[in-house]
Amino acid sequence: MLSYYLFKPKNIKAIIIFLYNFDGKKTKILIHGINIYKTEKEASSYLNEKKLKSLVEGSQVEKEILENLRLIFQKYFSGELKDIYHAIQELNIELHLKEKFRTDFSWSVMNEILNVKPGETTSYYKIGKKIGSRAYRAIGNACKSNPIPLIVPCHRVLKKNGEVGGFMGKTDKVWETNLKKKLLKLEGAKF
DNA sequence: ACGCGCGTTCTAA
DNA sequence: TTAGAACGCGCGT
Repeated sequence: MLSYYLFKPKNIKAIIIFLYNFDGKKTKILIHGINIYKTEKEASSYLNEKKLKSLVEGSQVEKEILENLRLIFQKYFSGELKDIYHAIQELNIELHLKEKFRTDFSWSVMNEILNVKPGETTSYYKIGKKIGSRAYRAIGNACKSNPIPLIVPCHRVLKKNGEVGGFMGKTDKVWETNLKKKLLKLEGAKF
């Protein structure tokens, strides 16, 4: 059964929902997705629609892992920690990236994006160059369908002309690009 | 501002 | 299941 853990970071106007799975017999959690919302209203309407299990019912081990995960993200949002992907390798967390990026195309895009370090940026164009494709819009779509933003840092991919571009395909374009900019500033990126 | 290109997803047979 | 239309965190002109 899919569980959720809602987290409201300080220093940033956003609601984070971790979607994950915990098998009581095991000691690890599997992260299925990270949803980011502008308002509590949007977040709660998602939760109402999905009927997910809350952490409150979870086991002690599960709670500890989630607490550590929350700490990593809070440190990220306060600028203390820049590389979430490597930080969570220390925790009992699995991502199953290959299940999340099934096609060859999205898998190669994802691998290029993971190579972009905090503080650096790339562009849809550059990624296309590296993977031998001119499907720049399709690369954008692959990023949009990234279920675990922040961990797979699609926010470090900008437009070739220097504009920041979209983020996560939300309806509020102003909010999403502002969020993308905030993340890049946290990481010390020049753009 | 418009046309294009191309992987993915949606839709209709 | 399969063709084809529609859709996009874009690019070039």
